[in-house]
Amino acid sequence: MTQAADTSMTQAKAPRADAVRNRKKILTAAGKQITVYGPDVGMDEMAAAAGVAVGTLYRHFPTKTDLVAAVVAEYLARVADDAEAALARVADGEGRALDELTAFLGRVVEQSATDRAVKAAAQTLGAALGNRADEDRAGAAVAGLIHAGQVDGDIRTDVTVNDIYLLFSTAPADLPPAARTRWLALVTPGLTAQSRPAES
Amino acid sequence: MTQAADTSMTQAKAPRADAVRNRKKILTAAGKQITVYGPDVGMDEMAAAAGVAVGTLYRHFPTKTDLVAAVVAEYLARVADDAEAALARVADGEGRALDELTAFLGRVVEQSATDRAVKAAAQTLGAALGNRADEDRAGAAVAGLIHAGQVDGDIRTDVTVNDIYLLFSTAPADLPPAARTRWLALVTPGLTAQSRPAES
DNA sequence: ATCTATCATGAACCATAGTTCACCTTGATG
DNA sequence: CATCAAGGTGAACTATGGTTCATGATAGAT
Repeated sequence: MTQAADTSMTQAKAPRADAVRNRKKILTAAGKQITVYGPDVGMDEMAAAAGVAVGTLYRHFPTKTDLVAAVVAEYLARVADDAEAALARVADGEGRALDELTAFLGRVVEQSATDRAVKAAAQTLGAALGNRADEDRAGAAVAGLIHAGQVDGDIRTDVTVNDIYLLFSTAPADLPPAARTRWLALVTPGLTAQSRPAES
Repeated sequence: MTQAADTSMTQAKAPRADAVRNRKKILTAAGKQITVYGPDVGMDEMAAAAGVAVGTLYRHFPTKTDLVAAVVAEYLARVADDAEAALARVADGEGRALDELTAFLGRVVEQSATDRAVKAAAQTLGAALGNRADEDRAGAAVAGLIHAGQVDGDIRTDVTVNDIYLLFSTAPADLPPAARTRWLALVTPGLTAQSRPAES
């Protein structure tokens, strides 16, 4: 009753030092494993990679789904940061919105190639992500980029954030770099503003 | 030694009538199951749907992979037919190449939505498809469409069959119809011939 | 230094899903 | 219609992989 350290009544005691350390190790290792072998890697694999026993994984994450979700969450956070940075650059007049958006898309495609699995995992998990905050951050930033591009007259006026999501979700993750570059080249024209070819 | 019915020495006797019937039932049912639930449906499920026992599946297909491959093969054959029909139409002057190609893409996207799983399965299976013939047929037909469209001046001159494959392989299968339509609208501009927007 | 709640360990457990096989059924042949 | 090999059946086997839990170790407080 004389404990003074907790922020609220429902707060647990402070976690032990090595627990924190392990949690981090697990998250990193799991991320790496998932990146390379896909979200179907066994818990044993990930545990081994992290240098701990399976039981430890379960101490930190009640279920495999939760672990993967945590990894995805980290990934999402990075993406959100990236998007916000791009938007900030545009706001500072350091880059044209369309270019930034394209570059951003490129980076994501790049990454989701590396993190092929994170993508698959994200789809598998679907709604069960828990922290929708980062998703919203990313969405808002992209919306900002789109709007700026439309003001510039570079981006089609009917393009929305959902379109970007749509494209995202179909980005080729497991194809060689050349293919991904080509894909981006094929897809971007759909975003840019220009007159349609003469009808019939 | 007095058997006369076989075409070659390594030919097996003729299959029994009900065997043929069952094979067809299995293929149909498996197709339907996979279409609805994805390639992860259990063998039991598919067997039940076909109205036979698991063992029967294994009599016809040595392994689950083979069964799924057979389903995929059927799907591929349909796609090939479709592509060739489209090409024929263009050759007869009944349709413009770009339009036919777009419509074809639309149909495939439409189907691979229905057959969401077939797609997933195809990727999972990768090379182990066995009958590459249909793949070639489809490829040739699409190549024909592309070329015709380029002659018309409707399709970008640098577009190749591989680009179509690339787009295909990223088609959104599990999204609602509206999203798929939108996707097609976003993607097609990348194929059409028109001047790029002014640089900087 | 001692003590204990937190944490880590990993062999064992269990559920799922592909696969097998000993035993029946049945279509075709004479 | 008698025969029998091809075909069908489904309970049982097996491999895989997520999950648990009794036991041992350790950080941190006294």
